[in-house]
Amino acid sequence: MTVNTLHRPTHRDALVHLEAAFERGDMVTIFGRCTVDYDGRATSELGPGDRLVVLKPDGSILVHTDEKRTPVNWQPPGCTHSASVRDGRLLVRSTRTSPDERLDVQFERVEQCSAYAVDDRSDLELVGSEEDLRQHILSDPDVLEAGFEPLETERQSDAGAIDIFGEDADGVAVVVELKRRRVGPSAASQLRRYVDALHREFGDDEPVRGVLVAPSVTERAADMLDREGLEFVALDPETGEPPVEEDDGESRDEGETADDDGDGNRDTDDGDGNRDDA
Amino acid sequence: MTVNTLHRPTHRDALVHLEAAFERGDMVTIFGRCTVDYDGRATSELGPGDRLVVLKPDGSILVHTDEKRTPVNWQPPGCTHSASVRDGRLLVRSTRTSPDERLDVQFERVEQCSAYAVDDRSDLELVGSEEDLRQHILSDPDVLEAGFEPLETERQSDAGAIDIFGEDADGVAVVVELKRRRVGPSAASQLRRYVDALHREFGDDEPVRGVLVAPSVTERAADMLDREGLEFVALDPETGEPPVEEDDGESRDEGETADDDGDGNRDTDDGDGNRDDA
DNA sequence: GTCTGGATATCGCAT
DNA sequence: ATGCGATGTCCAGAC
Repeated sequence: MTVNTLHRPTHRDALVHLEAAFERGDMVTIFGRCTVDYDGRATSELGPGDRLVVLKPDGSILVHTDEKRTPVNWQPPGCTHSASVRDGRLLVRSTRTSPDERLDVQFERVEQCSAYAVDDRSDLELVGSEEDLRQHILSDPDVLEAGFEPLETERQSDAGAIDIFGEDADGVAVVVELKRRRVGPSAASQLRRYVDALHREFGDDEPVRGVLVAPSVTERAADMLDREGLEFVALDPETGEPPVEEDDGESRDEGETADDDGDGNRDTDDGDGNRDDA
Repeated sequence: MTVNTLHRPTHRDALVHLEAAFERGDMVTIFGRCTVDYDGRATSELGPGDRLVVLKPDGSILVHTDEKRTPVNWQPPGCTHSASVRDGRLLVRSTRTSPDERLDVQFERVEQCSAYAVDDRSDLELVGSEEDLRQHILSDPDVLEAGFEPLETERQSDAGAIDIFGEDADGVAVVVELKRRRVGPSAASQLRRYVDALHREFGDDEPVRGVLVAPSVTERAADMLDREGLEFVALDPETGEPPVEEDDGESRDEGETADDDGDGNRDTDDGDGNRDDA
């Protein structure tokens, strides 16, 4: 873990520094006044301003302003870094093919340029993903519904892989689609695609249930599930249990008969909006 | 555009430096050996390793290893940064409410700590978005289909906003869904939701066409469009014209020989799969 | 390579 | 605030 830093270097000095860092496989940051040009899947231009540029030895590059989590420009891993001096400017270029893309950062002034030797062997351990939710259901299928029996995960269908395929207490086929967050219409559509695929596979005589599992559901999605004859079960991905309700107060006894009362499940929510297609 | 940098500072010196930088509204980078704990929408732990931490004055924080474009840990804008020294470690903490989240970065050693005064007034100009594709179609509706007449953009329906609503040469209602990239099954589902919504709105007697516009389409999505009676039109978001074809092999006679260089087509598209629900 | 779908997605806009 | 959808999404896994 060493750092090699130049302050207000000449472009030539920065260039030498950069090329040595690329050679060593260091991670690099450059801070200075620059413009940015991107051409690839789309095309963008960014006028002069102060930005922090990060170059990683895996070929990724990030251009960060002082706002937002998302870089204003970037390239993903696999690109080739290069640097040069032209017309009194330091040009840092990142290119790749397939797709053909080019990112140019032109510095009129470099305030600081650092090269970092990185040693990092630790892997991130993360809890609370959709995969965790799946494990909860597989280890205790009754949380989904009494008598539910998982038969296969990632079961292939014409419409793609089904998260959990199983059958209910009556032996009816059940498609289970899992989401770690509050779900919107797109999740309902996704479930519908899978149920449709199994109908095509099994024939229309065979009943197929579709169950969407998530901590909560938006009203529009709940309406759609109703119309399409699909079901919703509220489970928290971290605990594998029904989320803590807040208001509601009508925790009736249970029984969960056919629920048609209209509303069904509350909104609870995890405090975040829902994602969607795309 | 000034930079203030400490090399191998004591935790106490780093702390003073950080607090002054927060006060000034500077952007900050810290490089050193650290562990990271996150608890919020999910929960994660990251063991010791060398990382580059970026703190922005808008409240976002990024923890970058030497790989990937995506930070290994982060918080979005709106969080509150704080720093302290405990048990011989420098703790950098980012918290927010709604959702309740906390990110702790504990440095056992700080190799470098820099504060940047950023001046950036330029805005990114980007070409090739879905919005550009829409403008192409609105300014020349015939590229979609001869006689097509756009009537409304962002038209509201029970299922959400329809990109372009219009009618064809026969006066039949047309729902147009735009995508800047190659489309998969989720885009077909999205279009279907909108068409269904208009059927509910107009009644089943009224015909409603659904047209998906994108540079290309996957086979599974094309099959689904077929089954659902939906249509596809290939247009490039940058040019607003049909994408250059490559192979398809059966370039019959048709003219457009022109540049025959031979190859002709690769697969169009930008080399990435499609996005999807979720 | 393409296809498919998850993500602590982030972000912007409308409600 | 929540809902909803775009993104140069990125990314992993499957084929």
